[in-house]
Formats: sequence, C-alpha cells, structure tokens
Amino acid sequence: MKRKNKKKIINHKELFSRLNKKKQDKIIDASIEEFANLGYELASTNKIAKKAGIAKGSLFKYFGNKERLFYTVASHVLTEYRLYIRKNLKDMPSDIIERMAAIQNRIYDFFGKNPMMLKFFSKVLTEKGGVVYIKHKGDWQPLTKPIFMEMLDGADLSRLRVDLNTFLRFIKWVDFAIDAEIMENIRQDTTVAQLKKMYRERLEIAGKVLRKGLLK
Amino acid sequence: MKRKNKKKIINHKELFSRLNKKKQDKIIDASIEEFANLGYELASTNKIAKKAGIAKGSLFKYFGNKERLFYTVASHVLTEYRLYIRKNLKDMPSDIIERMAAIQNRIYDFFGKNPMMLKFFSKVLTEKGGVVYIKHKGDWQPLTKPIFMEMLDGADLSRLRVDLNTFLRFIKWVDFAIDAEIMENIRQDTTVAQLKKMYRERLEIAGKVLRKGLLK
Amino acid sequence: MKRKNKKKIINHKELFSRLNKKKQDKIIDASIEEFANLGYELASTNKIAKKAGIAKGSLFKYFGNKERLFYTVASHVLTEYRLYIRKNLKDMPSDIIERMAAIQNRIYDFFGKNPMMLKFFSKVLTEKGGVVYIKHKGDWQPLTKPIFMEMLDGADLSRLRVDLNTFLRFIKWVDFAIDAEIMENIRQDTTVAQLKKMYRERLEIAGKVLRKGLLK
Amino acid sequence: MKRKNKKKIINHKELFSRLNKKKQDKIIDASIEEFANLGYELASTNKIAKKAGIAKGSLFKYFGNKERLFYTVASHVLTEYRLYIRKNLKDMPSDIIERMAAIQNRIYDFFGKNPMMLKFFSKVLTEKGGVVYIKHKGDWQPLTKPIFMEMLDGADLSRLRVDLNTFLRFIKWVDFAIDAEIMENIRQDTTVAQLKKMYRERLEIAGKVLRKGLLK
DNA sequence: CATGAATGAGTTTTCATTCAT
DNA sequence: CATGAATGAAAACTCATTCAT
Repeated sequence: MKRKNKKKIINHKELFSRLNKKKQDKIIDASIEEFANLGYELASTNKIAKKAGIAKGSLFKYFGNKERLFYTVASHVLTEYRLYIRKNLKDMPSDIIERMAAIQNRIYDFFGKNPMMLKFFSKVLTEKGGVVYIKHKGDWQPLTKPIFMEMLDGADLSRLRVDLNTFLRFIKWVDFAIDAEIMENIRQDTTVAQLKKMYRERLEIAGKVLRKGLLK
Repeated sequence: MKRKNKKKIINHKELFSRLNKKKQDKIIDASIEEFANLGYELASTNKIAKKAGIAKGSLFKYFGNKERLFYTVASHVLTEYRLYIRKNLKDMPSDIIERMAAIQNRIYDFFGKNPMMLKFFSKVLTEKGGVVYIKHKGDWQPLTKPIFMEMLDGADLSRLRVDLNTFLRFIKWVDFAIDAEIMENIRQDTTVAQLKKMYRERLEIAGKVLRKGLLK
Repeated sequence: MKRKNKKKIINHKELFSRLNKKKQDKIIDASIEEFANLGYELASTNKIAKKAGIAKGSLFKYFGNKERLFYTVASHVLTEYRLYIRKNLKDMPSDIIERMAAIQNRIYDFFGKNPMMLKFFSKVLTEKGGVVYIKHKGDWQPLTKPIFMEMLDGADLSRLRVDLNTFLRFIKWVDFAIDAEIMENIRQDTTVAQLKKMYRERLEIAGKVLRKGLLK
Repeated sequence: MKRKNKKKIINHKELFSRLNKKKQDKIIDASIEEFANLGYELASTNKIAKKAGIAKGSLFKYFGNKERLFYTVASHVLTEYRLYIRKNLKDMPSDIIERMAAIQNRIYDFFGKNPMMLKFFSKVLTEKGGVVYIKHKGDWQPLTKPIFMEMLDGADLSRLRVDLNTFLRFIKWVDFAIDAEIMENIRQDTTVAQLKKMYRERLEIAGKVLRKGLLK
C-alpha cells in the first residue's frame, strides 16, 4: 500500500509541536493504541485520525507519512520508558543481581501503569519484518534497555572477577535473553505480578551460574 | 463472482513435488527472496510468481494460499539449515565453549553459501507480529537452533558446576543473545569471516565469565 | 497485506446521499445498466465505477460492498417504480378488469420511460439463484407489484361471487402469469405500445373466464 | 470468468454420444448435482469432471464449453421429465380440475424419485439472470410444462363455457402461477407430500373461481 | 483420444496519501 | 490551516479453457 514520491518540503515536525499538549497527547495515545493492537502494517492511519479526533489530512500535515508517524510515536514511547526507569536509581540494592531484579521490576511497574506500552513494545518494536524497525533500530537501541552504566552507579563492584566491560556486556546478554523469553510468552491476560515472577525465576537460575561460574 | 469457502481438498504439496527439481528451486528461491526482502505481509504472491516465471494461478495450485506457501518455504529453509548443521557433529571439540564456537561457525558457513537464507532468517522467521509465525513457532522452534542435546553428545560435562538443566537454559540464553546481537549488526556487505570473528570475540568474553563466574 | 474483518461502522449511505444529484444519478444509472445486462454475479464493480466516472474506491466508500450497492440500486428502482404507479390511482375505472388493464398500462408507461429498468426488473430482481435476491425478497415483494389493496380502493366489489381473499389470490395469480408470459416474450425492439397490446389481448381472454367462470 | 473466442470446429456432441451409456449418465448426473447445488455461475466444471471421473479436458472435448454442457444437461433433464409425465395419461379423472391435480401429483412424484432434478428445476432453470437461460428459453418452454393438448385427451370438455383456446391459455396461466408460488416457497426439507398439499390447497381456491366465475 | 497442469484475465476490496474547498 | 472525499495501485485468489504429452 505504498505511495511514496515525497515532493513538498514541509517541516512536519514543527507543525505538530506547535499544537497544544492535550491534542498532541491525544494523537500519540491514539497511535500507540492502534499500532499496539494491529502492528505497523495493519494499523490504519484513518482510524488513528478518527480516534484522535483530527482530520486525516492533518495527520499527514503533522507527520508527512505513516512511517514518520510511527517513528515519532515509537521515540515518544521509548523516551517515556527511559525517564521512568531512571528515576530514583539510588534507592537500589547494591548486590548486582538484586539490582537487575529491582530494575526489571521497575520496568514491569511502568508497563503496569501503561499497559498499551507493553503491548506496543512486545508487538511492534520487535517487528523485525517491518521496514520501519530496521531503518530506525540504530536510533532506538540505546533506549530500549536501561543504560547499564547508570545502573551501576552505587552498585557494589568490588567482588567482580572480570573487568568492568566484560561484566557489562555479559550481563546485558543475559538480561536481554531472559527478557526476550518472557516477551515471547506474554499473553493477553498476563499480569505485572506474573511478569515479575517469571523474571525472578529466570534470574535465580542465572544467579547460580553468575555467582559460581559454569565450569570447575 | 464470489470469493468463497476455501476448503478444497486438493493435495497441493503433491502437485508441487511432482515438478522437476529446477522449477521447484526457482519457485522456492523466488519466494525466499521476496519474503526475505519484504517480510510476510508485504511480500507479494504476484511478484513471486513473476520472478519464478510461472503463472499466478499455478502458485495457488501448488500451495493453496499465501500462508501455506510461506510455511512450505520456511520449512524448506529450516530443513536445509538443520541438515547442514548436523553433518559430522562428532568431529567436534569436547570442550563446551569450543563446541559452541564450532557449531556457530558451521551455521555461518551455511549462511555464507545461502545469503538469502540469512536474510530470511533474520527477517521473517522472527516476525513476532505475524499470524504465521505465531501459528507455527511450535513447529519451528526445535529447528531454529541446533538441538543442544545433540550438541552435548560427546561433550565433556564432567566439570559442570551446576545441574544439567540449569546449564542448558543458561547456555541457550547466552547463545541466543550473542546471536541476536550479531544479527542486529549485520550489513549488506558483512562477510562470513566477519561473522565468525564477531562471534569468536563475543564467545571469548562469555567464556571468561562462564569458566570463572562473575562474582567472587 | 490481509483482507480483513469487514465491519466498519461507516454510514456509507450518508456519504452517497451527500453527493450532488447528477453524480448520484450517474452512479445509479451505471449500476442499473451493468446489473441489468449481466445480472448480479457477473456484474463488475470495476466496470460500474468506470462507467460512472468515479474511482473504484469511491464506490466502496459509498456502498461498502457489492451487495449493498445492489441493494441500494434495486431499492431505488423499486421505489421509483412504485411512486410512478401510485400517482392518480383515483382516476381509474371502477370495473376490476378494466382497472387491472389501467394499472398495467401505467406500468408499461413507466418502463417506456425507463427501458433499463425493465431489463433490470426482468433480469435481476427475479434471480432466484442469487444470494441477494433470497436475502431481500422479503423487503421487495411488497414493492414488486402494485399493492392490490390500494388497487381495490374505489373499485366496485359488490359483484364478487367469492370472498375477498379468494378473489385477491386468484387475481394475483392471473396477473402474475400474464405478466411473466409477456416478460418472457419481450425483445430488444419491443415498444411500449406493443406491450400494452399484448397485455390487453391476454386480459380479454382472462376477462371472459373471470366474468363467466370456466365450467357450466 | 469468460474465455470465449471459440476457434476449433469440433463436433462435440458426437464425441459425447459415442461414449457408453454408463459414462454418459455419470457425467450428466454429476452435472445435475453441481448445477442444482450451486447454480450456473457458481458451478465448477472442475468439480463436475472430478465427480464424473473424467478429465477436465474431456469435458470440454464433449461439450465445447460450460454453457453447452449446461444446455445439454438441462435438455436431458427436461426430456426425462416430460417422458415421465406423459406415461399413462389415460388413467386420469375426467374432471378438468381433478385432472390438473392428478398431473401435478405425477410431477411431484417425479421429483420425489429424482430430488436432484427438483433442485435443478427450482434453482437453475429459473435463473433469469443467467445468460444461458435467456438464450435457450425458447427451446425449453415447450418442455417445462406438460403439454396441455395431451392433458386434454380424454378429459370432459362438454361443460366448457368458453372456447377451447381461451380455456387452454387461462388454465396454463393459473397452473403456472400456482406452480411458481410453490417453487418460491420450497425449502431444503420440503417433502413431496407437502408439495402435493400446497398444490391441492391452491387448486381448491382456484377451483372455486374457475367453476363459478369471479363476478356476478 | 484422454489427460490434467498451466494459464492469466478478472474478481472484490483496502487504504495511505492528496488536494480542492 | 483544517478538512475529509476522492483516488487508484495493489492485494490475494479463482476458474473456464487450452494444449503438450
């Protein structure tokens, strides 16, 4: 359903940002919901405009095309996500494994408060098939997981057996894989409590290895 | 002129398998390319037929509908993949980390010989949003990664510090994450040698932790 | 790119009725012609749109789908028909046989002015096989023949030999059969005058029997 | 789904009639069933060929195209029908009304023995929308109702109040209309007994008028 | 002569995008 | 600057008919 040849050189972004906050939010929320429910391809710009209470034409005035709308919305979601996670990182356990659990719990709390965003994350940000994801993953990668450097601020690193870089990369992998496994298993009715439990179980398994190593 | 109840008890597969090998390959290849480039939803059966040099109608005679075409192609890719990986598993190092590297090298060799299949894998087999993936992931999961049990056949497990189950789940996570990271970073011009190197680097990092543990 | 759950709660009719009369007529006329020539199944929405000088998409915006287009057009035809017939029913002969002739003449006048509608009637409104006909015949039956109750308003019923119900059913049969016989014999070049003559001849035959009975 | 430009001048009919009776019957029966169930347009030549146990190509060798197949089958059905009705017309009541009932009963008996043919009649022979019907109605009209001349052979005509021609035409109309009304009301599960009852009821109403006339 | 695989024009329907009002 | 009706390319899929074997 393409329709590409972009001619006019309009500064769409500016038009959107000039709107009052309330209208902006309505558009963003309507978009999140539609993308989260249908995925990028099946989402309908018509329905988004209707849900947001604006004209179809306006949507395209603000964002130029569907892809840029998606990009804007996704960036918004990721920023919100990041801001939430970052708050109060000091009140965290100093043990590194406990810290991972605490941060992940905070992530799940965020999704508990913004269920549409969980849907959005699990459905649309991982749509590898989508042109859009591929185009922008470079922009998004730094946002998708809480920056580990920050996470370490105040953590007890004295007992590390490996250098910091090695530690960081490895922890990231484990966290990523566990997260992915849980995302795969999310259903419509999965609760935040269940998510936390799923994560805790997996982290315990990981903990065993991380603390003792795999091989004698 | 209606578009009716799609039952039809025709053995499509049979029709396809009766074609000569060359034609079969052309159809499979055209499909792989289209799906790999566009993903399931955006792939066009019309274009596949054209690329394969057959009539639109024939495609549907052979596969019934788009979904079954995709399923057939995906199964084909996965089977090829698996057959290739499985060959000569005995000639493998007994050390578990070395073994992972060896198997992954073989996987990269396979993709080196079938570059479209790499694209196909990274794009379409992981399309979470897709109806098709969800429907069939049960069939495919056992195929997508070399079965670890087999991998272990002949490996030296005497030095494991944890029970076998814990070991298996953890290893899978690490492998999955490293694989994903590399997949994310693939470019058009990435060579097999580079892939192998990327994997080797990451495995070394992982090896350090796996052997010694993370924390004192 | 899917072809999905056709719900959509759009008031198609409203969109259509907002068009200017001229455009509406062009669409209705193009539809009547196509349906009248080909019948429901074989009629092509593509051709209708082209003939009406609008985009394919617009047709579906206005009517939602082919079936609703047909339903709208058929209702339109039947309403026009009915309005025409109903005018000035008082100025009719009181004799029941004469009255039938007078009404039928009016019907033929209507078809004389709208020849496509005659074709439409004889072809498509009686398509027994069609899903559409079956679905809507309940709606249409009261429209397809001048309501006999109205026809009787002012007629001289004092000389009836049978009860009113018997009379009505029987009259309907005779009228229906004569009408069908004439419809069957219509050719491209049949004129309204000829239709009237054909009816008049048959009605005379019927009149003989109806007045005297068949058997001594 | 047209495909018209008929080139080859093959005597299809001859090819078909050269087949052995059993094969001919199988083809005719398969066709009747398909046409009766789906109607002309929706009937599939592919399925007919499969049901008849012959190749698709053969069907077209025998009949040239779908339309001619239908024509042949319809003619066959009508001929069978006619032959059945004609047998033993002498053993009939002499009263003209009773005679109509008796003949119609025989017709219903025929349909009781050949239920597919009833379906065929009520579905496909009256598909006014169909190109086919219109083209051939001239051929079929004489077959669709028992010839009334024959019906009269042995009937008591001494009490007729009108001349024979008038009588014949009128009786035909009444019979046709009653028949059509019943056909309209046939359902999947209508039994022959019910058909007979429906006819008998209507004939009684008709009888009242026919015997006494409508007007004093 | 029989076969049935191959064909491709044609179907209804969708929806991102444009542009006259 | 907002609007939403109009657009038309493109989608998946069908099936009567042909013709090489």
